[in-house]
Amino acid sequence: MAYDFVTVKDLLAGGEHYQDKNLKLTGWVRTSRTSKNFGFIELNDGSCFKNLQVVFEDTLSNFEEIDKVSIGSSLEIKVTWIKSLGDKQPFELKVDEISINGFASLDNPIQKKRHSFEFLRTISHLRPRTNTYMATFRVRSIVSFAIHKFFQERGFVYVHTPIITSTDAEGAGEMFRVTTLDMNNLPKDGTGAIDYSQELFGKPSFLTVSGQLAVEAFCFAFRNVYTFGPTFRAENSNTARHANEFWMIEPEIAFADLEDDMRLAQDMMKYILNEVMTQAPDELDFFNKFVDTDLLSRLDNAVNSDFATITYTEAIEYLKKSGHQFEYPVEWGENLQTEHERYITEEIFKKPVFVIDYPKEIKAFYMKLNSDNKTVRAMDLLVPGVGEIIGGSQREENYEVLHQKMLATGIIPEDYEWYQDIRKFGSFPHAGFGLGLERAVMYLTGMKNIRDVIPYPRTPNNILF
RNA sequence: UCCGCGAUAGCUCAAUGGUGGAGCAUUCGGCUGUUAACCGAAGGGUUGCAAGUUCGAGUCCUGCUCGCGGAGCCA
Repeated sequence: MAYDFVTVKDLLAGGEHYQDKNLKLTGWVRTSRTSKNFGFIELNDGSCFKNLQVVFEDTLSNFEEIDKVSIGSSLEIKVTWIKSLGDKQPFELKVDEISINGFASLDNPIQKKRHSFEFLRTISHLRPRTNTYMATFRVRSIVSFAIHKFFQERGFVYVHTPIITSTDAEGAGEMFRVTTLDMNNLPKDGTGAIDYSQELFGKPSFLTVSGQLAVEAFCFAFRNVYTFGPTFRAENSNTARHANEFWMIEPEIAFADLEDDMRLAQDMMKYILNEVMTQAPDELDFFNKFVDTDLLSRLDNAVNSDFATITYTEAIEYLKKSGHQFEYPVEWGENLQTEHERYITEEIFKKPVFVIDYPKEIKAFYMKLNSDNKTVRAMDLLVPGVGEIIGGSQREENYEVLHQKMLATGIIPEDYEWYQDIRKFGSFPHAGFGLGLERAVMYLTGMKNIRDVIPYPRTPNNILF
């Protein structure tokens, strides 16, 4: 008899279209329960979050074998779709044949019990088979594609900025060094210093900490552009929201100011929220039930309200007036501490908040100076549960002002000649921001640790796989 | 990197300085509709590593390793 292959996703969506059809399913055992003469297997085939339960009886020729099937085993199941006699579910599958493709060893660490995220991190190669991680990584995929869709629909050009760069200290953090030299036998010059001319590139090179500067040059040609790629920071950060390898999205828009930049950021956030809510409702329900019971109401609230905007100066006033006792003092000119940011977005506004116009001393050299000469056109988007998710600014488009700011902040202008150069040939107002993909996924899922939203996370002391 | 907490069975956790236990998982048996199934039994341990104090250390001291939470750096 011929059996047509069908996915669990299609089967669940297909309804009576499949009535009386002979169907073949393939997938993995999530859990099984058996009695003397029959048993249940919950099969997940990767096509969707939901499992499909099949009932098998001792009429199967290999009932003894299936009765003992282990969690994780891969199966091929031939069934006939029949309309359900009861009213609990619309259909039942009459199992004609089950064959085991690969029997999972009994020491499989994934068992039908709750495991801690800490433990599952030690088995990154197995954890995608669990509900939480299957949901997380499907959301990650949907978010990634939604971001491309958002920008492509608006005519943005996707630019692949380099992963290996020669500019040290792009201003965004410690860098990993890329080298072809023999670390046990480093070539030295006459003075005893390392002879970098013997590097493959003829000089020191590093992994990128941001594609922003490189993509700005393309903004000068294509108007609206974006990068979407891996980013590397060598900081010894030990927090739930920092990783040494992560993915970042950096749009750059032409003839635009900070207000345009914030509008773009808000539109993008709402767009990906909508995409995930429509494409992954089962996953979001799961997160709302088991990971973060406020998730759905928080996401609904974000989609249906305008994000708030306050200046840094106003934020300081809000915090001072709040009467809340902070561990770190609130003072104009100081960086907002994490506790301050969380208080603003979680307690005062209870929704995403843009904080803009920061003191120039605490922000990067390329940000446009305000007319007050004290603050710059910077914006951070703070969201409940995660904190800073986006950092952006209007860029300093004036060649001379940019050059002076580099000198004032200790950046060597010669190292960035090409970056200043683009201002010489037809400069104009432009702006952009960086969105941390993992932080977006954390916000959308309620997952609290960045190590749980990257397939194989790289953090200090952790590069297991 | 700093502060705090922790590391005991495959997993999640108990154990007053005095014979290391439970639940889940695994194995075996029972059970005709379960859905983290249920009931009964069995197996399972160099208590993270090293060195101390003590008649005696999972427990106390010191060092180290790793993990978690918070902070800084930021996305």
